[in-house]
Amino acid sequence: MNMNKNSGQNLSSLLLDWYQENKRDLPWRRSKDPYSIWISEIMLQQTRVETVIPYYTRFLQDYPNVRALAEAGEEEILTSWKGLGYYSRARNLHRAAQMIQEKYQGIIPNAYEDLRLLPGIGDYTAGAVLSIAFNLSFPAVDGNVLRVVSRIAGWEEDIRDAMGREKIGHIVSGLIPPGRAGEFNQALMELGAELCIPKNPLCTDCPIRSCCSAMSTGRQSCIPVKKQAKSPVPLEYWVAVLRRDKSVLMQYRDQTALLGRMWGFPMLIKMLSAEPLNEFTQQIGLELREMRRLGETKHVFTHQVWRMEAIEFIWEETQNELPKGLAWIPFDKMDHIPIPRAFQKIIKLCDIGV
DNA sequence: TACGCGTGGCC
DNA sequence: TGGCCAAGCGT
Repeated sequence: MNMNKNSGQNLSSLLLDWYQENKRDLPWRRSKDPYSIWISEIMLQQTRVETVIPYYTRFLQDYPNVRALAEAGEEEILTSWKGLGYYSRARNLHRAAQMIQEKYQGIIPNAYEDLRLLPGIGDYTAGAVLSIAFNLSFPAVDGNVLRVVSRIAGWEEDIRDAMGREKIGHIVSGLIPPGRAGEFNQALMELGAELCIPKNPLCTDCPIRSCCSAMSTGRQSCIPVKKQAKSPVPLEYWVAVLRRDKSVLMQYRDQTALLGRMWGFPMLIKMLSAEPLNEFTQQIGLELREMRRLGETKHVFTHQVWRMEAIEFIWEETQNELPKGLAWIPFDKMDHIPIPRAFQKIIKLCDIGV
């Protein structure tokens, strides 16, 4: 990048001034507590600010410090996390809290190497916690920063590869004003979130447009360069709905499955199985007699699209015990177990519990 | 390195 | 509508 020291200082102070005037009032910005900052950074991974806010507020009430989180049960934490997605984040948070409790007496470490050893903390999150919570001079290169800095620098290589990230991180390191790492990193991210957005960036309002290579060459729409994402694989499922009194039959999903170790409904992939009644009878271990179509719903993941056709089964009592992983869940307990959004859609579609 | 991993909003 | 995108990490 062609940027001398003066222009770098100019850029940094222009950006910091803009940030002071325009930063959003977000819950985690009202705290300097490293625990709160850490929780917010994990929740914000690949997740929009507006989505995170209610989860963040509730989570900090339920688990106000490292000890509370470390001592909680995983299922309870997942229940608090349900609907937010990327559930390994919640499990990693739990494990990391236990490690911090044991190894550091509940105090969040402020060394890069120590943070990086905690599950769920990668290069970005370590930099974010160190700079925002401890004001240490580390870069925090997220998607916003990749976009902002690649535009400033006119960087037209793929930003996803390690080379690109390293280059951007190096540029950011050189721009951090002494003693203001937290503000500066947040200012870069805020600019990326509010003005230097992916499509149709608001360059006329940008405080650092005079330093921007993409602006000067009119190539804002070409930068950053990204490989095209693969489109999700479509999958079609039957979903079994069985009711008994004020409860419904649910399935604790296998560890290795998508949405593993959370609760869903028995499912069969359509593919070649033409007889859901027979196949569900085997899977569920109850005598199924009739089926009634309840409706269809769709759920989109990053890499899969599920089309789910819900079928209600009329069934008969047998002596058989339910197969492992299946359980009758009372309607009033459904709020207290981790049920991901895909299956909440089934509950809503079928008016289960109403 | 490339892929698996959730969800919701936007156009 | 469907594809794109969002404060990434683990493997």
